[in-house]
Amino acid sequence: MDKPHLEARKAPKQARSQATVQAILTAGARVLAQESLAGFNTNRIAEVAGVSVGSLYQYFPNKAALAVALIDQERERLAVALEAAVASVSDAPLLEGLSRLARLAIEQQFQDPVYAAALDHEERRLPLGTRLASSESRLVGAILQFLEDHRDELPTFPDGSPKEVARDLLLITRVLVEADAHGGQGAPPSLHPRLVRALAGYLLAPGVA
Amino acid sequence: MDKPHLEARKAPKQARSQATVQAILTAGARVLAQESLAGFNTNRIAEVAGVSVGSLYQYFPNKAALAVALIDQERERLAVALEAAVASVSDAPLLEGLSRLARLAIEQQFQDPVYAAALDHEERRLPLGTRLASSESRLVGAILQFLEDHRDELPTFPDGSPKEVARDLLLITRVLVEADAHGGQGAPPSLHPRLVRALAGYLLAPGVA
DNA sequence: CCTTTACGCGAGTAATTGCTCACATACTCG
DNA sequence: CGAGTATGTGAGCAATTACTCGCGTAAAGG
Repeated sequence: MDKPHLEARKAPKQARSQATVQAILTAGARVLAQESLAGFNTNRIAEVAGVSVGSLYQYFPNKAALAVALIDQERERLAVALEAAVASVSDAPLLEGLSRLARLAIEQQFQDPVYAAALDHEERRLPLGTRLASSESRLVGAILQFLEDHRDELPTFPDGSPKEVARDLLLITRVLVEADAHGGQGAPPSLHPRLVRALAGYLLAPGVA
Repeated sequence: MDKPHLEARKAPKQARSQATVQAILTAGARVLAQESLAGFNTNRIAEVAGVSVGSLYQYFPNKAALAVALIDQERERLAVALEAAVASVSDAPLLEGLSRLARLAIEQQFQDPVYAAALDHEERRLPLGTRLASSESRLVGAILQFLEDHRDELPTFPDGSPKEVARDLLLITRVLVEADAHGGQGAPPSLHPRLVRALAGYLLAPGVA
């Protein structure tokens, strides 16, 4: 029953070592973005970061911990952006709000599709259990806030708790965007309307209550 | 520019060798179902199949080809089931049809969640390009047939071709079901209504046209 | 200074694993 | 039977890769 520690091993105290940690994280992101999971091994990452593997293992107990750190970092970025977007559309009508949130999701994913896909892939593979509950639930929380802000335009949900609904919206957004990002270069023009349709449809579904 | 061959290397001619191939496929499925991708290596699979690695490589040029064979087999099963289900609801009202298709999807995934998830995972990872277009497009085809059968209950789609719509429906079904399968043991009662809501909502979305 | 602690190094280890190859055995058919 | 072909074997090679450890160097601070 040995659980692998996913936390950082040691906190860097001097400025020098903080730079090292940062270099490692940046290198990890660079490698993932350019070679996806193919080049994602600790030796390579250390090389790209310009440090030795030993240094890497001084701050990350294992490879998984580094992956988790990258995932956390990215989820953080996303959560901040989403929370801001939700706040900015709190007074807009529901449909316009959804449209803008959809736009945001598409932009985020297409900004670096390979990196985003690789992180998603790792996230599924890792023994995260409740680990990323924090970052994921922050995203869910933002969506819940959005639903709250537009409660007057929404029917009550007979099936599924609000939390389930919020999670469903996130999942739907992720697949649809990721599927289109996987193939071509840019986002096809039909993506945004299809996504809005999926989200709005789920929320406003007629005759299914 | 070396492309890895994913096709079978050699067709078994005698009954004996056909049994070997079958044993390998079965073993692959068993291993994936029980240990997920952790135990999915050719040595282990050969051992479970009761044959030598050499025999395995006589019929599969590489590990990826074996994975593709398993994926194809499973997609085939799914396509057959889906086509039958679509045919059986061709005269039912749209909502009831969707409800039954959703039920089918849930049953299929929960029949062996680990196996299904592992295959999905591999499918994303492999350099499939147009490879699984055949099995995937057969699923898309079945959905298109369903849409055709219920055209009178559907609005026209301004955004996205019917093929895109069909693919979206498949993707949405996959994530929602898989997300709930990943965690607990059985399907939560809220899954089916949520899934129907998502699908029906997408198809009938009001005010987004 | 000099001791102590933090930081960094990178060759090397151990484990895993995809895959080959030289050889053995079974089957087919004239 | 016997020659040719199909099938089966499994030790072991080669490559990859997560991770350690003994030993340096830089900073801290007394």
